Amino acid sequence: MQVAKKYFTEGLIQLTILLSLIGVRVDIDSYLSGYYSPLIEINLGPSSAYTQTPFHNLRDTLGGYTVHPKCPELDYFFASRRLLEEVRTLGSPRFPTQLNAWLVHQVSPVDKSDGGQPSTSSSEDTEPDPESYQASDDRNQELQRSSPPEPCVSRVITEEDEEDDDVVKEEEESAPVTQLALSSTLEQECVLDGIAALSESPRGPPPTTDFDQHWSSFLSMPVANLDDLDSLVTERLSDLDIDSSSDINLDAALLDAMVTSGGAYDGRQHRPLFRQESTGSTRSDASAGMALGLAALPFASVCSLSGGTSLQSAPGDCLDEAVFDQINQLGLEGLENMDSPLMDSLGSINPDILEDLDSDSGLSLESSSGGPVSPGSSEMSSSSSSCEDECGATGYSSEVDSLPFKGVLDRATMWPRVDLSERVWHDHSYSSSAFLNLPPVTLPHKGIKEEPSSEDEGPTFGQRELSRDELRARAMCIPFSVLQIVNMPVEEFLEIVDGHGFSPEQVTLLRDIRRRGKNKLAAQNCRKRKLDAITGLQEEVDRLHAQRDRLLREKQITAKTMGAVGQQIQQLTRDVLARLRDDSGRPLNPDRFTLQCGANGRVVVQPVRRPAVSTSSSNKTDKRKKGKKQ
DNA sequence: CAAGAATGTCATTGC
DNA sequence: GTGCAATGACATTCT
Repeated sequence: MQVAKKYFTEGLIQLTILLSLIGVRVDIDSYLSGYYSPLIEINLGPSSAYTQTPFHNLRDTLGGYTVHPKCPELDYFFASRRLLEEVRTLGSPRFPTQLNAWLVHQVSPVDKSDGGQPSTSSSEDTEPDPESYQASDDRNQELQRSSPPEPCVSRVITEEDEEDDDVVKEEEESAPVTQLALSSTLEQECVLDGIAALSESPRGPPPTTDFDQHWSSFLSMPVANLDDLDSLVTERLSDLDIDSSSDINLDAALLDAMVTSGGAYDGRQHRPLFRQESTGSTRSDASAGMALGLAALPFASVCSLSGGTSLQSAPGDCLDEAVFDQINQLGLEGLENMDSPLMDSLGSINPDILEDLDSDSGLSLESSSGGPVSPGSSEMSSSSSSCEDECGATGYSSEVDSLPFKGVLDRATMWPRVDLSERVWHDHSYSSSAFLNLPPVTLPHKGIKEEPSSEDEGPTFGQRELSRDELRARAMCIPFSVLQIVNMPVEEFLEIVDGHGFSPEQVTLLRDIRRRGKNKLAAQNCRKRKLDAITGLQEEVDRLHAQRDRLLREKQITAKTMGAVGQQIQQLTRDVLARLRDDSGRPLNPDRFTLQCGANGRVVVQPVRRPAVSTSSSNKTDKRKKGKKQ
């Protein structure tokens, strides 16, 4: 077993490092701690979304106990297996994201001395869960017996600040653009220099063979067609032995390609692609497809990674499936324990209380979390002691305490699935990290819950409040938590609603709780998407502004280049014509003649064709006259 | 106490 | 027809 544990631990570390390298957040601790998070922020990127974890999939926890306390190695195995599944569900990595890698290591025997203490290195931000101390002595003993020599889970947080990430991204992104823009500019200036050098040579001494060579190259350009000059300049300059290692258009085209395709080097361009994956939205983004090529690369690497490592987990599929089926069966046993006295107690509910519950208290539901929704911690509360804790020490409102609920508390303790202890605070933040600040399972101190360690740890468990739906559920004696009601699959929900003798009021409440809970998550996702869209659009605006400025600068440089080349051509043309003689032996007038280069390379002196504006107008008038005549 | 942000809830729509 | 995600609109609470 020790070998197996070492194998899985090292495998997890390697996998974590690999995933960290490609920017995937790995939170092993949340898995190893045996909790489940009903609200998982599956991606930390801009389009990350909250998802619900169906409680029937919560496999290795039940009622606060690890499923296989006598085989803790399976925890590691399940953690790695679920981690791989999460990687698969990610689909593709998100690069502009915060990177939190939670590494697991086995504590050396030296650390064993404090093995009994809460050994999370991040204990400063984890407040002790009083309910975790509620575990009975038997349970502690069992855990201690079953646990390997104190495999402590410590967190090694590798945080890569998003700003730093952005800075790096900006550098990577801006560097090629700047370089190219610079090279483009410099090379065009180089062209200008070459032209200037050329312009000096004809004015100098009488024509030489070198001059003729250059001139023949220039003559191949149609003078009248300066629009195509920019495409011909560099080509001809190479013939003129001018140093033009790379031409203007190539750079410009390359720049344009990089700008328009964007995703080739811009990490942000991956986002639309990923957003489509994560949210399923049909948002169309022109750059997404172009970014797909490179986006597929890390994606493929992830796939290959997960695919390769998943082979290791394959042999355990049958095992954990069997265990999970057993868990699912256990989960429904709570309903079997509902008996008629409980149902009879429903009649004793004070209607005033229910009426009060209808007023909007604004209390957040279980997913609100500075106060983590810590369903895991609620699951942690042992079924044998949950009632006293929930109704007494955890500080429920007097309103709830006054409920006739206490009459059925003893009955309630028989329900493993009754979960009424979700942490509900007014934080309204949904940081997934809140779920991680959970105390380790094996905490030896039992009585610590009466003494909150310090006030600066935030709201204590005695100060927590219940959401309206939670209060309603308690008032109606519904043996399910809001989390369970919301997260259970519809088939199971319908089965519970239809087949467990709930009153119509209870059924209505169950449906309302489920609807509200799902809609609340949907609203959170919707708002997050909206903010992401706004952020993405703002970034695109900034990018387009930068692109426009750069293109304007290039345009100015290009115009300057074309003007210089055109002047040079005119000068050369005048020089050539000055050397030619007409039939009478006089120099050709440059204003009346021009040089044309044919396709075969022959240079022909042609009379200048004056703009035939009047001619064309006269043609039109002639046609009109002809038309009238006809 | 007012303003704005954050969040919850309802109604509606489309899949 | 039902379930559900998405979203606008409004209410409530918090800062």
